[in-house]
Amino acid sequence: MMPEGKRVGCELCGLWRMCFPGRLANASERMRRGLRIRRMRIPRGMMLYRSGERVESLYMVRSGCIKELDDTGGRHGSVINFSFPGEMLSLQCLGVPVSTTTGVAVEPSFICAVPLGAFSQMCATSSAATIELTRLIAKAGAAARDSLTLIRDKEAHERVAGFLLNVCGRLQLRGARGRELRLGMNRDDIADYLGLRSETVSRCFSELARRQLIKVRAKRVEIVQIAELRRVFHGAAHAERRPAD
Amino acid sequence: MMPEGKRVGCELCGLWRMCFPGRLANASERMRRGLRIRRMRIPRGMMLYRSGERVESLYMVRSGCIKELDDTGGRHGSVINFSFPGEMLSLQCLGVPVSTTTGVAVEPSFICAVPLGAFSQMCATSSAATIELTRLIAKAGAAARDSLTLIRDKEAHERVAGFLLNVCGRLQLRGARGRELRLGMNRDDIADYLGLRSETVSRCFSELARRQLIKVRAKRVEIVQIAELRRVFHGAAHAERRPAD
DNA sequence: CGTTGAGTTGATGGAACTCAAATAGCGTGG
DNA sequence: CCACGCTATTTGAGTTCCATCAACTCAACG
Repeated sequence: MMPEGKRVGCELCGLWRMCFPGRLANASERMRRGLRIRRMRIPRGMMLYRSGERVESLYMVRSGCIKELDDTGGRHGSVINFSFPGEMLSLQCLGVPVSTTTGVAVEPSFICAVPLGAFSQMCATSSAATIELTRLIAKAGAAARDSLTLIRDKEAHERVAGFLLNVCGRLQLRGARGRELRLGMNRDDIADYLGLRSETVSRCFSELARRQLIKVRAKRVEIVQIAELRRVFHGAAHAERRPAD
Repeated sequence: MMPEGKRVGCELCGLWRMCFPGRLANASERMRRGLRIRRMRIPRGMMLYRSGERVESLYMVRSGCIKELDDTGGRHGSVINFSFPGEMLSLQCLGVPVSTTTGVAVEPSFICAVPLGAFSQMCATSSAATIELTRLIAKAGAAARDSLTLIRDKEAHERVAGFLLNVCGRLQLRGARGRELRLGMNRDDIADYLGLRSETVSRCFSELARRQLIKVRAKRVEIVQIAELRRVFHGAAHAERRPAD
């Protein structure tokens, strides 16, 4: 299986506007500062970075999908987050010497790696970089809060609906065309992330499909009635069918 | 009801070493920079700041307890975090113009408020301040991850045990003497935070007390066998009593 | 065509929620 | 100081939701 995206230069990359260094300086300026961005191909299952190891780079996903694992977990879940194209990983590593999470590709992916040293140097000289960084960290914090409330306060159907809406929204931020999602991860990873079991995720998918809100074909999920899906997410009863609203 | 702490100057404050500005500059230097710290008395139930409003200050708890509420919640939980003496709130507000959470005192509290403007000015001139800030934000991120896994991957008994251990650890970081916790918040707030119902929290307390791991008297909880409590937290079976191990 | 692994579906039990009642704290006022 | 009333907390009984275990389907692949 090949990843969706192709290896292109940053200037041609559809993520250009989203790409962190791209917002700060153009290619020639980056060169001048010695900010060498590495592009890497990550096969499925490969670790991008490991918990306990020193993190020497910030990573950005160009294509594919990376899952962030928490290694403290015992019997249950360990997936903290999924990162989709245009999103960053390992932001939390800025404050601590070693990573507390592990990054693993759930499908073949292409990654940009920015050396942390050159990066923080850039932040030291450019206040714009610092501001941008702060903004990104704040956004990551807000996302973490969202996933906390999604998992803590919602029941299984709502979590699955929320997950689909979340992924859909994030992909559309990067100009994904339609309502059809390619979920790179398998059911176990989704269940892990949502604090459920894969059987439950599967049942929720089937139920939503039965109600015609989505169409499911393996890893491809099409959102048919996004408004109704949002109602499920916000706690509408399971089989509620009102005559006219 | 009066809060535990007394209003003292920062220099006499037991939190001096923990207090963020305290780590950066002494009192006279703060004055020179115009970094005027306000001290406020917050009665129980009062909002320190509101979701949707512009945040003009960073807050630190000197005594009492502040809960951070998420207003998006529907029927269920909204408590994102509790802040105990020596801890900061509203860190996430640095990147965004308006707060997305509401801070409410769960008991009468004393607060230090640092004006955000002067604060960021200080960060702009002092790289030590920026580093310290980054460290604090990273710590907040780690704490958020911990509470996510606590709530998602553990069952009720383990969550309650983890909560007690977490609070105990945080209070002891600030030199709390014994194993006796004064929980300022009520059972509903704890349940809300842990993604449970107050009845379940109560049952877990009772069960842990029955097993002699803790003693419960209303809002006072004494940790009797912290090692055993840690085992519960890490997933030891409920009534597991091994003959010899 | 058999194998393999992911995904789906069914049956059952357990953990936590819900509703309801009893009890304990705590402040107030006699 | 004690009785009172209010609220927070605890306890009990029944129900629901999801996990668990197991069987089955389906597609990919040699």
